[in-house]
Amino acid sequence: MKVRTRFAPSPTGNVHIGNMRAAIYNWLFARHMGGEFLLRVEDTDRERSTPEAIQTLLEAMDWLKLDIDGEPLYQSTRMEAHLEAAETLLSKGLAYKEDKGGTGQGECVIFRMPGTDSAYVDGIKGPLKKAAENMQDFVIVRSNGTPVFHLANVLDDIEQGVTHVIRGDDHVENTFRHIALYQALDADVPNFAHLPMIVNAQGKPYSKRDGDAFVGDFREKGFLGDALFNYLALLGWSPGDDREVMTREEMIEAFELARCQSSAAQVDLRKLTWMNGEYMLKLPEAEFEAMCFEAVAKAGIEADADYAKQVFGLVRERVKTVADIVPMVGYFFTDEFDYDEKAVRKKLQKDGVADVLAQVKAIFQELETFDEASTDKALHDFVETSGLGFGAVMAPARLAVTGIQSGPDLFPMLAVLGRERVLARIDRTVRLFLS
RNA sequence: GACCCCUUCGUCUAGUGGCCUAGGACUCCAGGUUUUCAUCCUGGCAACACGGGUUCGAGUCCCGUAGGGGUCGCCA
Repeated sequence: MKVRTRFAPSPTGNVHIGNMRAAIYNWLFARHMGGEFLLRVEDTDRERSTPEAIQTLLEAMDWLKLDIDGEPLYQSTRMEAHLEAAETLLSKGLAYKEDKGGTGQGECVIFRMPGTDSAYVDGIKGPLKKAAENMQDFVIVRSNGTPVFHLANVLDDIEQGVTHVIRGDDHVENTFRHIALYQALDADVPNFAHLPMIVNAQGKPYSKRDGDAFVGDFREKGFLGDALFNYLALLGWSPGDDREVMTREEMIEAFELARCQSSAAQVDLRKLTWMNGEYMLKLPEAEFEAMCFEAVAKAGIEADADYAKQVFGLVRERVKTVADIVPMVGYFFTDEFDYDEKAVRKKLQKDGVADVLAQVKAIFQELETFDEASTDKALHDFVETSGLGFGAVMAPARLAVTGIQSGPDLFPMLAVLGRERVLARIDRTVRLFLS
């Protein structure tokens, strides 16, 4: 039988990172087995399940490149079928009506647990069992006539032909109920596998207050979908060898439920950041440039395309996340950049620096052509003839031109900035701090 | 509280009785390369929760303890 997995989120406007990891594992498993990955939108909560919320969900999946097979099933369209099944259960004596707990809310439909011990083999956690006396009957249709999660979920999984239910740890107790429901419904019981939870930096369950709990947070922080996918895939699973940065194909090929961890995993933003950097480096140049243009435009910077492309090339290897781009290239696009005050005091406001900058300026002015090779040679010659150290020349030059101490290699950067800007910036620096 | 689950470096993990004086990755530290920073290279710090068994031999199997987590809704 063809393997079928599904992702069954309830669209709330935010996609929790733990849910998304479950989606990734379902996708990976389905692809590994040559099966299908389905989407079911559990939108029975009409309050929260707005079109915008559904859009957010779809966008998140798209961003992570989780392609689905077939059309999404919207649970809200299945209410009649759910209720019908409840009637059948009722007529077979497998469920009964009662005003549960005498709450006065009216009669609801309650599923009768079979009264036998239950056991199943979890794809991740191994053999699990539960004694009959620890399982109680449960509500499947509310007194207001709407189906409860358990009923709807199981019925829809049957409808969609789901063979493997891969979901969060928090559902293990439900599994015994669900198995009983499948049996009462005369349906094949699917395989179940339960993923451990993801916890925050304090080792506690991720709550909304932690921040970084939703997929959108990671996107905003400048992470790449592919990097987050890879990171999340490795959070609780490993291929068994030392590979970490892997292509989709490699992950699909290596993925096995049996190799999934059964203990909770903590998100480490530093490792994610490192991995993201690896993915940034692998980006095709055009894609990287497009990303830069977008970031820069969003920051309100107007950039000449040719010049900007050269600038982006300069920072290409240093950018770890999309969010790094703007702070890293800012000074290329304005002559009114700020200075690192501490560096100014330490490297600029010293005896002789004014003279050094004056000479550097003069050298640059006299250069026939102003490019990487010529500036490189000129400054190295100057260092040699003047007897000054490299640092004593390069550091003030860099500060004068960019305002900060770190950045791309000096000479290629000078070439990109161009003689005019470089000279003007040296003048400005001298005017501000050395006169 | 009841039931269930989990426990290897700070973090993610490898490890399925001898190949483990426990390997890799991130982070951190030191050294090297470099005009700076980053990269890169080399090296280093750092873990089998604890206690009992079983066994010639246990991170690996069993029991217990401790700690952590999940579930106990007419939420999903």
